[in-house]
Amino acid sequence: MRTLKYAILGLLSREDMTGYDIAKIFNAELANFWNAKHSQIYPELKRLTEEGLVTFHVVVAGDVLEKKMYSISERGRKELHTWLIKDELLEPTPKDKFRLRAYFGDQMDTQDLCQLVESQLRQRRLKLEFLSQRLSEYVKVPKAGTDRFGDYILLEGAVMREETYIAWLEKVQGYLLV
Amino acid sequence: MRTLKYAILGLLSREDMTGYDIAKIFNAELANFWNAKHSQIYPELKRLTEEGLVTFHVVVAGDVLEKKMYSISERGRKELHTWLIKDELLEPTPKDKFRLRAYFGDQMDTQDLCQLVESQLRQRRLKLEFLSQRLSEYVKVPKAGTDRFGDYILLEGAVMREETYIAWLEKVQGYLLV
DNA sequence: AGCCTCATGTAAAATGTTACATGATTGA
DNA sequence: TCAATCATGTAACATTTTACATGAGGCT
Repeated sequence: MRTLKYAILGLLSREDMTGYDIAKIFNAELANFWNAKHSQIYPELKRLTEEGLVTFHVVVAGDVLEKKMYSISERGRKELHTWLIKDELLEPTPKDKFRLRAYFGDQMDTQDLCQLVESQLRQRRLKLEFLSQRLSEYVKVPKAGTDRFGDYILLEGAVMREETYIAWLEKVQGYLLV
Repeated sequence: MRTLKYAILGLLSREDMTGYDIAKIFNAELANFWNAKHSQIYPELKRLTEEGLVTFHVVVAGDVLEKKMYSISERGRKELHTWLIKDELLEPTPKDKFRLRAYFGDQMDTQDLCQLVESQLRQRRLKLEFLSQRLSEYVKVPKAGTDRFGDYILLEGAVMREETYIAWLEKVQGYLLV
């Protein structure tokens, strides 16, 4: 499957960057639907280079520090495209530890469960606030076919998802309080 | 973290069952928030037995076929409870291949992206129909503190999540059609 | 007889996380 | 000078998936 491969190729299709840059993006915008640690990214970049899907040239920053600036190759762009348009069956629903806990809620006191729900709500409301803030920075929906459009719809999706998770938690809270 | 361990202990806290039964549940109810293949479940059951958290006795079905019927031990129940009430920080957002593809949508023709969205919609509407059907079988919300309550709220959460995913896809579709 | 489901396992490979390791650059 | 960030990598471990392997039971 090698999805990380395509995630990296996709980022490099937008602009040249270093492994460090890629790692940063995985912990920022992309964090809403993909992520990877640098310990996974550097070996993958090496492999992509060997496969001729990306190239790099060394840039010297300051006096000594060498960075590898990666670019996607024509072949890389082609492989990315092939993957992008490939229609796939729905993935299994992702795992969710909190839902798992909630499922076994009858094994704890209602009070304990209430506290867990309360804690989730606090955390998720913060996250939603942050995402909403970012979304509100767009004055209008970017034109389809631009990379800004991708940014926008994914952010919108993340906001909607978070709102729904919160709505569900509130509903559960309601059942517990009665 | 060994979440699989607690998923299994949780199931066994409800009733005794075999590894095969556990695997079936991971592909049914639990599939909305957890899953595992039998190749992961059998070794984990072995380990839990060694750790004294579960026990089993052999049941003979038919003439020869031996099944291992597992039960949770007192210690297992205690460990499960400790894990259940442990409050944790939000996990990183789960990965989503379709969202990743959509994020790089500017690398394909709008038509291709439209088709992917259309395909997702078809699949997710089917899934939602199935989940809604199951939810509608509950005439009322089960009482908190029962295992039926866990079943119910998780199913409700799954329906809400699916509805939101579909609403997002329709929104994206709307942007693309303009 | 043949097919599907029940039932249990192991092996190998892929993927992902945590820890180890090192050193430069930038700004306060 | 000190701390945070930039920058790149490897090693060990944990988790997960896919494939291999076997055989019984139930039904038509």
